[in-house]
Amino acid sequence: PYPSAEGLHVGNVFAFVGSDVHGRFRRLQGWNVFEPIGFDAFGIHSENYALKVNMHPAELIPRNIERFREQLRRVGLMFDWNHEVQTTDPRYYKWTQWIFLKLFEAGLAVKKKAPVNWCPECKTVLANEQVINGMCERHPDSAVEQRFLEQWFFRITEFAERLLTNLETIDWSDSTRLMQTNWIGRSIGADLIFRTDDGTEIRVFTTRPDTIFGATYMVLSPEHPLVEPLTTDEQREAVETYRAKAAAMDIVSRRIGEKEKTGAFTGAYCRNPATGEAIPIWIADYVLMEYGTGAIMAVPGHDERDWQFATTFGLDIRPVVEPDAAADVTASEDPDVPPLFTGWNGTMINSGQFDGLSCRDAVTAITAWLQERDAGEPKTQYRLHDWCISRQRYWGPPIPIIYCDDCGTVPVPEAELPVILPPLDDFRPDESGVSPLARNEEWHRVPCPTCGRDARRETDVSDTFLDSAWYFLRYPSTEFDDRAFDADRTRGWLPVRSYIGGNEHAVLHLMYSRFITMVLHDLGHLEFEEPFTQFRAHGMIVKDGAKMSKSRGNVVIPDEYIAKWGADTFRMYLMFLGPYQEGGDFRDEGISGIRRFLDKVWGLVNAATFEGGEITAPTMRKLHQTIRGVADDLEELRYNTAISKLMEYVNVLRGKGADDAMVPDVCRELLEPLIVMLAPLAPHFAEECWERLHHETSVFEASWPAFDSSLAEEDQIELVVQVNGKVRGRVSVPAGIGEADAVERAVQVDSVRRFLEGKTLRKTIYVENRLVNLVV
RNA sequence: GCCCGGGUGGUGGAAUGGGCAGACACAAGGGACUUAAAAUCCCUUGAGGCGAAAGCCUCGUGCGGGUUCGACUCCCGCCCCGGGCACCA
Repeated sequence: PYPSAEGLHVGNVFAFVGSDVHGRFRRLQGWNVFEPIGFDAFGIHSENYALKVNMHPAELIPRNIERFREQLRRVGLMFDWNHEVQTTDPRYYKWTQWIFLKLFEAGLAVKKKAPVNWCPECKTVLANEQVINGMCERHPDSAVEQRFLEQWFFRITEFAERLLTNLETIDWSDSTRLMQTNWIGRSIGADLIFRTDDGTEIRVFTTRPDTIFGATYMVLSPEHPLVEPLTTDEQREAVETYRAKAAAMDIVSRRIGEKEKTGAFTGAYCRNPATGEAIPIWIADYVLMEYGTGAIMAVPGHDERDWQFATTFGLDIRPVVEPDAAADVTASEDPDVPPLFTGWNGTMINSGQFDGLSCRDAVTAITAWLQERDAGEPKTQYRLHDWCISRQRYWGPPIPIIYCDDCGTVPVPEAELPVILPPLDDFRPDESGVSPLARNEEWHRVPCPTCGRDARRETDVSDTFLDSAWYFLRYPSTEFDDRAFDADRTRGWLPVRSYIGGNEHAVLHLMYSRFITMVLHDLGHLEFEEPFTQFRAHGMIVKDGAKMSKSRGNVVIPDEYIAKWGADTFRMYLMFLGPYQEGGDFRDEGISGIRRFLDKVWGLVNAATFEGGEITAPTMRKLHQTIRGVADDLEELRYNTAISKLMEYVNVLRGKGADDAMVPDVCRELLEPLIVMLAPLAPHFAEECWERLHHETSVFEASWPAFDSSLAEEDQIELVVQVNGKVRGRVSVPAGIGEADAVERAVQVDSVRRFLEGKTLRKTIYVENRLVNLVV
């Protein structure tokens, strides 16, 4: 966790407890479980808070961490505190910097001038993943601006295809995989080349090469490098005006504002490679420089945006696909404007020799035809962008790079790591876009590691997400200072067998971690390339239907509940609220039910008999059904139903709702399995009960109760008897009875016979051990 | 706009390779214990109707259709809530 000043809230506890229950359950099943913990306190959040309270983050954070430790201990989590990690510790961030160097050596960390997201509140750049609706994720009222800055990027896009296809090989929640799939955003299509008469080539990316005969104009992004040379003198003024307007516009209004189409004609033309026609070249801000080639072929008959643009500016619209179903077509209010069809189910028209082909077939045929004529090739495009890791802030690990006028960009030698973040009294960021570290001259100026002449350090620090993109690799190896992670330890404990987290990390932490792991694998440092074999997304705990947040004032603090009800009651209650993987609304109405349940168990334990005690078959059956059901549920993180099964079992032991065959006999043999099954959920309580049952070692030294299927199976089944699908009676029969016998018994049931009188039995349906349906 | 997830009693939620809807809890009501209250224990509790009673019938899983002997579950068309993406060519 990030150790915030507010401490843990209920959502954090919910997440940790769910993970802890699973870990404890696996331990009882005989697994060797390592449940580590650490604190990731670098980053803008800590720094901004420190600025607000006018303290140094280095003083603030130990206090916050101490409070977190205290809270986590109170919850009773099975953490191995001997392997605690702090990303702000130079012993840790030395290796964060080492990972940067590895990427740099591999050519995967590159510095480039690029349009970046600049948050005027944070006064630093943000990764694309940190921009929400054009706003900073930390400052929902602060529109992100576009700035052109020299930044360090990790070339995650090189791994797009692997990050995508590997998703099929790992056992992750579908929701998380889907979010990653969408974020990577693979589009299959073609790069096509359009040429002007004087030989300038303009490349476009399209997913619909089949529609090229309908490309009646072209659009370049306003920032496209060819805009300048292509623009004619007559159009120059209009183009410059438009470009200036687009550049001044903040990202919000450009990206998510009104979708009204604007643009300017460059005066230039290029040839459609399929038809040979000259088509006009426009610029418009609906074409983004960051995606594809920054230029598109516009097919207004079959693309909504092109259609709107063509309609606005009176450009030709030429249909080249005849839709199979008229219903998929959008008509214009203007009868002279041809309708829009963007679907795939259609037949090619107005497309020369390709007329009559289906769209899908035409994609292949036309791409191949254009490729022969040197006018394009198949291409797969991704929406994923390179990961910008530079932050112009103070509170992060310095990027281990030195700039020398003679030697250029020089990595800090490994032996000199870590590059310690120097103390700085005034670490407030300013408008300049330069990190506050530049103000520390003594630190900033260093001799070049290669030639020894005066040189300067990189003053940017790295994104906090780099800290957390490898922390799981560090946990087993915390005592080694001469290596990031020890080979033997890593082989023994990694990849992570079970990772439980929130979907807010789906495209941030979880994507970055996979990327870093892949890189370290490729460079020979790791034997595996996926960090988390199994990932499960837990749900979110909300309050009164809304996300908990300080501004809403609906944050629930766990401490008071733990003080009032005890950690175990609170743990169990959180797990009982609803399906763990869906989350739910936090209310405290039901918590007394958990407390009552534990009190009942306590009563049973204290009344336990240690000698003799006859166990009836139905009670034994309930026990074994519970053992199987609870194990299945805990394995799948269905904590709410696991608890309800334990409650049912306790109700049986207490004789509640029991028939005569289930005489409660609270002997030790019936209680011990219960206590073991309860232990993952209520560890302190189970420990105490275990001792009362005359055990001298921890309940966690015990093992999960053995399940015996022969004891769990019913020998007598109650069959439901339906007439025409309505329940009309039930009959007790031996388990596994055949259809003929079952029907014979069913028709004799009094309550059923009434519905059969005077009717002919037309058909019977038999579902073994469940029901008979008589159709009359 | 596109892609996911969801909509079940007064409440949280069970039950989906189609097969007894409402498990388990909470809340509420009634009763026992108590001088009293708390705690605890027992009973009732989806809606409507028939019956003196045991009991029986009808309706009921967001809305409207459909498939089926049988639909919370599958199909088609909508509505609402939550999340993700968002001019991605």
